[in-house]
Amino acid sequence: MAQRRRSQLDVKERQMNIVKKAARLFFKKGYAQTTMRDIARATKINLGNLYNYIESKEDILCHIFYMYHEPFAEWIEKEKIMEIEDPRVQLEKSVEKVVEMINNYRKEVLLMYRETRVLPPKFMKRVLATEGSVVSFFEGILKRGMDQGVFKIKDPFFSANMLVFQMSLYALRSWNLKRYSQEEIKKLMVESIMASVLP
Amino acid sequence: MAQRRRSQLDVKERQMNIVKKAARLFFKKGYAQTTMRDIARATKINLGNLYNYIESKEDILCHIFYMYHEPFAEWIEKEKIMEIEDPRVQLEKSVEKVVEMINNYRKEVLLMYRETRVLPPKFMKRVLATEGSVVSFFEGILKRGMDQGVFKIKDPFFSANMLVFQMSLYALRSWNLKRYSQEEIKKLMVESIMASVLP
Amino acid sequence: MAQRRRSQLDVKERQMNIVKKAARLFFKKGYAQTTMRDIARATKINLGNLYNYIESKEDILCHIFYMYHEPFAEWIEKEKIMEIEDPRVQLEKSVEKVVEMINNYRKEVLLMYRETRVLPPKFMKRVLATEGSVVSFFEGILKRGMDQGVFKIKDPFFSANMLVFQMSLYALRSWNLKRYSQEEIKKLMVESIMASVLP
Amino acid sequence: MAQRRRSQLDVKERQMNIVKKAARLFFKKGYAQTTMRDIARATKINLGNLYNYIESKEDILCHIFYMYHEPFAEWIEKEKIMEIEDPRVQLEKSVEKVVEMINNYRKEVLLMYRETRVLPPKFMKRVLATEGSVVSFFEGILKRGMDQGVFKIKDPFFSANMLVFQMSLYALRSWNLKRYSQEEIKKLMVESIMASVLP
DNA sequence: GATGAATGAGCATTCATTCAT
DNA sequence: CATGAATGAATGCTCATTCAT
Repeated sequence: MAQRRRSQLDVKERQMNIVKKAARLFFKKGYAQTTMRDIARATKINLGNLYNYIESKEDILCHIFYMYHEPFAEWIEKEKIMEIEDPRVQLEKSVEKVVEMINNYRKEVLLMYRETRVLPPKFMKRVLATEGSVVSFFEGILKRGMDQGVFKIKDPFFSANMLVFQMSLYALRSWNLKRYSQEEIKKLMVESIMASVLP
Repeated sequence: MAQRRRSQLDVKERQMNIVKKAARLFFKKGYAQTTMRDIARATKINLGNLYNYIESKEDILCHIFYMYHEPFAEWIEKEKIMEIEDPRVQLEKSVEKVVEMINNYRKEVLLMYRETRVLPPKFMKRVLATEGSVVSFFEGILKRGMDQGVFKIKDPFFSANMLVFQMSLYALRSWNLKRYSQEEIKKLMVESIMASVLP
Repeated sequence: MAQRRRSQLDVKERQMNIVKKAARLFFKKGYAQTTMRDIARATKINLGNLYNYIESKEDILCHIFYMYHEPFAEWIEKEKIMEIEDPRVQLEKSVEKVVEMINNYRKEVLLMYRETRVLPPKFMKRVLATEGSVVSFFEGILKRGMDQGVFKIKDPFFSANMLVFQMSLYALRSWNLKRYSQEEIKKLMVESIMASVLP
Repeated sequence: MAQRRRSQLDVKERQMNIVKKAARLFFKKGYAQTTMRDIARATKINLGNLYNYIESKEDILCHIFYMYHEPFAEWIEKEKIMEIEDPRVQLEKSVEKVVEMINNYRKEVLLMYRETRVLPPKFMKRVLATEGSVVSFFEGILKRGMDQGVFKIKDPFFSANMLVFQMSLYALRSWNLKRYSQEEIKKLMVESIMASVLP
């Protein structure tokens, strides 16, 4: 049984390894331009053997998105952000957290922007739904802030969209932001976003 | 010679036609998922004949980026924006113009985000350079505004990056913004961006 | 237009050529054991080019069955056999004709027995339906002969099945019948079948 | 030593099990479409372990044919049919027995018709030889009946071939004979065959 | 310039078989 | 004997590009 448990862990571990290495390749060369042979080479797992750990190339892409969306969706569920009274504190903490997560999952976010259309329809819908729910989450905070008069915005839905989009700045345009450290980025991002909603 | 000139015009015209039709296909299905046969079918130009007008599939992609970057670069050059005295007016007019252009070239902008990595390195550098020059253009305006005390921002380079990025919101996330007309988007975008730099 | 007509003929001709060569290979080695590369080699058509003439490997198999079933189904429709008064003459002529056809399409018949299960469901149903209609055709003759008292059989449906089956003897067991010419086979077959229904 | 004997029995038992389960799969899906993994799953024997009991996939097919041909060949050897005086009784008993056997080994007979060509040449020759000996066995009976004037046939070798072939009707065309029980089939078959040789 | 057949390298995936444990 | 991961050759099929007409 120890054997078995170890073996199962190995399987998960190797899956993770494949998915991460593949993510790096998809990020560098694009999904279509990356071949299963590339992935076999990168993971040093025999091409045929690869298929003992993943189901298909598409499956790998789904796993990548899942790896990024899972903690994201979880965070929205579990975080006690909803209990915070002051919308400004609530927003700032949320933005900080999400920016942090996006910066950590930079590659996955970029992939999401680039390759969502390759996903099987069901999975794609789930991805877009999660994305939409993030927007809704921020829309709620903005609305409450508007009602309390602490935020000055015209259209909370538009602002929420913009706000969520802004947070992926570093993921999509890091090539022009190399002069900043991740910490600096985070600080600038939070300030910039907060400034745009405060009166 | 009349013959020749007409013939050359035809060549340009057909090139344009190919590039435009291909752009639509790349946008809809992705670059890798679009075949040269698809393009031949869409343009009603025989597959073999296609190669009398373009050099390769990659070449088409370069042309698409060129088509979008050309007027962009030209606008930066030619516009008399630089002569405007008040940085606020200068910024607002620029933002309005660029948002308008991005909305018009929505598909191309999305393609750029998705498929830049397929471009040959030389071309890619040129694209990124133009992109960088747009950021610099706005950075200049922001700096002048800061010096005059009409803008309240911390880091003009970061803000310029964010600002340029924000302007592509509609191109990249139109799927979640269907409730707005293009005009509404433009208005909201300009307001939102101006609000974030004014004190 | 002459060009075009010639070209279309060529396409049909080559299709036929591919299907016939493939039939030979399927017959010799079996469907699954024959590769598209084998077929390319046998037809001297480049592997990729092959797919300009046929849709898939399965498609070839369908064409083979079609080539055999088409004249078969046509014969049942068009032949004036139905107008013959005497059931004995009617049966004898029919058996002679069908035996002849089966001997001509020996390979296709053998393939049908071997590889029907590989066909796409729709096509398979059509094949089995035609097969069933041949049995029905002979069942009708046998019934009429029974009513007139010229045939002595117990169960016309069973006899029709047996009779149709017997006719494929040469196709399925030619390896043990090499001592006979096709003409001899035909004669023996007709005699044997007629003998088994006459009183 | 007791150990060893038991162990050897187990080996034979498991071999049998593998071969029978595989036969069922080959029959249902075809030889080429059945994978060793399918067989491992069906037998609940680990894929690698399978190879401790059989040599190869082809080897399994040989065993199946052997399992069917063995009792067949044995029957011909051992049965006291040869001692029966009246060729009509001799033929009727033989036909009844063989029809019974073929109905019992329906699947194997069908497999034989479908997949003989996959067998290694040596094995295939043996299969065809046994098949031939069955024909010879019946040819002998027919000849004696002809000499005694109790059978009325033209060519005993051809008739023997036809007769043996007829007996596999149910194995090869059961899909069109579902309305009959096995017992009915046997009766109809014997009657039909006897009728075709009696004057 | 126009045509569409031809080329051949390349792709994701499968699977019988082997082998270290 | 048992396990299941590993191997690597094949397979059906695609597609950018070329070329003879």
